[in-house]
Amino acid sequence: MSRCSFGDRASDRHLCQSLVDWFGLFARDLPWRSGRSAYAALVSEAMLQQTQVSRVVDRFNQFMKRFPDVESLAAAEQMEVLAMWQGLGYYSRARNLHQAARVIMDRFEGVIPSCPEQLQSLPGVGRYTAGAIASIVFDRPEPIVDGNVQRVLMRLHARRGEQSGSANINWTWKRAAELVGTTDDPAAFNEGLMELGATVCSRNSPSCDSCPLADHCRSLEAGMVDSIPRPRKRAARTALHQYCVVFRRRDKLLLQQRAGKGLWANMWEVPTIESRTRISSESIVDRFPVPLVDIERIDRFVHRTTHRDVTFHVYRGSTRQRSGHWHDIGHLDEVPLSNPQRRLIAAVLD
DNA sequence: AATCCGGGGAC
DNA sequence: GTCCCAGGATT
Repeated sequence: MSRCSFGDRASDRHLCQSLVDWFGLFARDLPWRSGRSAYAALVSEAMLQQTQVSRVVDRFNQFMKRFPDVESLAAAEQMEVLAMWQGLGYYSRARNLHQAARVIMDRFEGVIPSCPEQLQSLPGVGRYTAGAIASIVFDRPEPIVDGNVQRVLMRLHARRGEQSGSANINWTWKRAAELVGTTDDPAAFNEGLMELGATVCSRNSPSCDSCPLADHCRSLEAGMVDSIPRPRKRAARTALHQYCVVFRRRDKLLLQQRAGKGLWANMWEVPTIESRTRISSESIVDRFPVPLVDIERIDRFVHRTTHRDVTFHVYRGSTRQRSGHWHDIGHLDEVPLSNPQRRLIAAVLD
């Protein structure tokens, strides 16, 4: 197994030190890096899952202002937590983070644990996030592997294949563990590895001229940087149609909450029926959950997610129904709505 | 091992 | 159009 592609220990120590030194000089000034509380790390790591740093910075600051500690988050209503997450996507992260705060209060006396096993017992905290908190906050020599680390180490050792292949994933965890075990500063090493991937060893046009690890890089040596890792092929998207009717009564809109599983779970929406295929306007009226007096088509657009093309068919409607959750138009920010829901509501109200 | 879960930025 | 992003849970 251990081939010559694994550097010897002296070489590894040099590599780690080069990276730690580089990180000390070039680390970006990010909000969750000041203070270094375990709570800030937990929140930022949850937000950063599959999400780029630039999209998170403002949202992290807002979230921390509203929920400054584990206790305040644990005490919050789910609706408000989801509303703070609105637009970030992958809303199970918010539900899991909220639940994690309650577990920390109930089972860990309000103190975020430092050992990876206990961290991983928290909902939404997997191998990566547990390792990140353990190493970055508590200085433990725990490895972490995210998309950046995977790409950097594969390039460093000229590993062929896709990032997502299990052989490469296992190999990368092993190599990351080996490296973090040789450094004196696991926190700076792990963050440096991710930082390098995000800013220098980027997916498309890496800046090898300014890379602190260029002397160690097998794929640079072999001229293979651009072909590692190989792009993965993705499954085709499936179609989904949503027929959405905006009911307005004075300054209120009728809203409903989505199911607890699946797309946009537990998020809110205007009354909607879903179908895998297009359906006629007659069957819309027949199947609609709210008794319709009449409807008028306003808009239609396609919202694309990773796995679906969702066509939103947008109507304005009227009803005599008084029951249900009629929400103030001026306070829609307090309601967790997906981005396409905000878009269609705006299209009808404007 | 494969699939699902959002949304947007970069190309 | 494509790919990817400080991944995790579920099947």
